[in-house]
Amino acid sequence: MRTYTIDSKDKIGEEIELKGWVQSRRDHGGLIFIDLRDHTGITQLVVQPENEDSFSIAEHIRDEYVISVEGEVVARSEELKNPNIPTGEIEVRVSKLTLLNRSEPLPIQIDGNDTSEENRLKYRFLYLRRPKMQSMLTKRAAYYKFIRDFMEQNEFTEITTPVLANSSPEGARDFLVPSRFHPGKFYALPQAPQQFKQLLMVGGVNRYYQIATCFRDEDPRSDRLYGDFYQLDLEMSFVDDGEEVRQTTEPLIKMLAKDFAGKKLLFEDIPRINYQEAMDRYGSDKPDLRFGMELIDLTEELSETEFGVFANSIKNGGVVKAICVKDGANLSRSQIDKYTDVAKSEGAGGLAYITYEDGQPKSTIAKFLSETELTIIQSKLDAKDGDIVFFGADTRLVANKVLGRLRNEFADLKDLKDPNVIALAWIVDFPFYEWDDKANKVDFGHNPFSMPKGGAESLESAKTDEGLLEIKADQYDLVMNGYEVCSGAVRNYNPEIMYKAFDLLGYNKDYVNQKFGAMINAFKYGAPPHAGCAFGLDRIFMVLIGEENIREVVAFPKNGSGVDVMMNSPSGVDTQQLAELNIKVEDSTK
RNA sequence: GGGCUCGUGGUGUAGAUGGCCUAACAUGCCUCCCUGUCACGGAGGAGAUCGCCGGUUCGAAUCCGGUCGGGCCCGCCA
Repeated sequence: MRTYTIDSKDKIGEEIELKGWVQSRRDHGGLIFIDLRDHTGITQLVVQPENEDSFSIAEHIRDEYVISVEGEVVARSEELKNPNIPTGEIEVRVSKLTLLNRSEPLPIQIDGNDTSEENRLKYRFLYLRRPKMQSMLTKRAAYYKFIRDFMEQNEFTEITTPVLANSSPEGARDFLVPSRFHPGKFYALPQAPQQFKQLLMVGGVNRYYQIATCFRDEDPRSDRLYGDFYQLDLEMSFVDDGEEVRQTTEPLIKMLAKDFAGKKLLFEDIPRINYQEAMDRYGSDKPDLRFGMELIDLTEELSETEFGVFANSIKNGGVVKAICVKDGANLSRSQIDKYTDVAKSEGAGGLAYITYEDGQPKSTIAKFLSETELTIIQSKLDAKDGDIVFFGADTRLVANKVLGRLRNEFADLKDLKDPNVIALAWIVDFPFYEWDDKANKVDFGHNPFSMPKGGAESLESAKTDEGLLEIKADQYDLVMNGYEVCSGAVRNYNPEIMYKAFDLLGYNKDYVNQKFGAMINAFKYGAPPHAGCAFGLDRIFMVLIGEENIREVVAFPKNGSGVDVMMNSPSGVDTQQLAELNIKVEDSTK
């Protein structure tokens, strides 16, 4: 007999039972209306004074009380219909009203003013009552089902891997779990099931997947959760080319964008962009391709320039690059100052620009540039009246970074990011090694498990640091509207190449054996070639439903300091517990 | 670890050039009235020493220093 509000439209004349929360009560003295909310929506209840028992209860009901009602679904007459809610054509004439539970006045509003994120987290159980959050939770369940269906259809086998695992030497900080059996030793919660899934390949599993909880103890961002988050982790055996992984998985992501989220794909055929090209054209390895505004290299054209800032940069082996912001000439002085600060925060010395008005370039730097140079700048950037061109003159790395960041800022300013469009791109050919500025040496670019392109030969033929930096990894990221949503690689399954890759950085066999013993050991016994990737499920879901804060797509997230302000974790523990674990802390109350 | 920014009744905001602030508005809350509202309406009422500590001043929500907490970003992280 129990019904949900949305269904009740079709039940005119029927006796139904509804249970839910009181969204609001409108007491007209001799007639009381109650908006009842459940997980499906709102229904108006009418309580009449003739029904004395129910009426006296209704008189004392307050917002967010939990009630149960029985009554008849009646059609509202024309002038009483409410077009603003789905159930506005009916109401329920209450025959029996039961109070199930009371509620104190709420610290946050369900249907009204938004509140600080602190309160949204502290009173998460109330925030979740909001229709937006209810919808988020059910959509998320449908999202998981969609993904599982796809994976099963593509003959992937779901296998769970341990949560109590080993500390991994590369990557993020681990969460450690002390061992009671082995004093002084620790498990670590996995940052990803990376090693386990590779061992599954050695174990003869053909295609593995898992919706895996991953743990990382790193500072969060608005697109990065603290602590635990979810990945669609997968791996395929007998695959030695990343293209096979990309082609197997991209139908899923396209279907999620189109069929699940109802968005438009900017490219039906997902482009492959190599890493260096992405950096040069967009100043980012995760470019948002919903808009153009590409970085234009003017180094060659300005090689003879008299303008000191540009000339210096070029002389020192750097570049001069620029972006053109359409209709940006009307930027105010203070806006430009703001963007100059942004540029400086990315390492730029300043931010030169030229505006175009009445067919003329206008700029404080124009007098340093020759007529020819001004002409070629305007034509290469395709700058028209009303546009503004910003310059980055620095090392290639810094100029790309600065202009890449500005490209994003200006796209926000000019509203160029269409929320109904999904732009996907695979970024490929990441460098196998990268220059580590701090350590002043070459180090692994990403994880050391990737296969260098060209295998052992490419490692052996590289004689210098420069040579090493030329080596590409068969590694790939999927980028979605400027967010990195997937990362994968063809794995290095050959112990000799693994040792060699570490050897070139000065790590000996013992080091590798110690850090990756289980994997290296397993690889000795007939490891098949394999490749895979992992999709960041929270982040993809966030983009698909149009959220910009990843905490809004998770039921119980932690705050920016890694604290669960609702449950009050992390928290101190009994000295008894600590003693069992052989742990001493200086002051557990701190 | 660093930069920026915010902190005012339960909630959301205003007040920021120091005095008119005995802190305003909306919403929520309490009491009463009201038989067609749906952001119901009407009358009345309670509720904040302006995050905390210190300083400047005749006088501080407002200025200064510190501190605590939140958010965004960099570092970090895939």
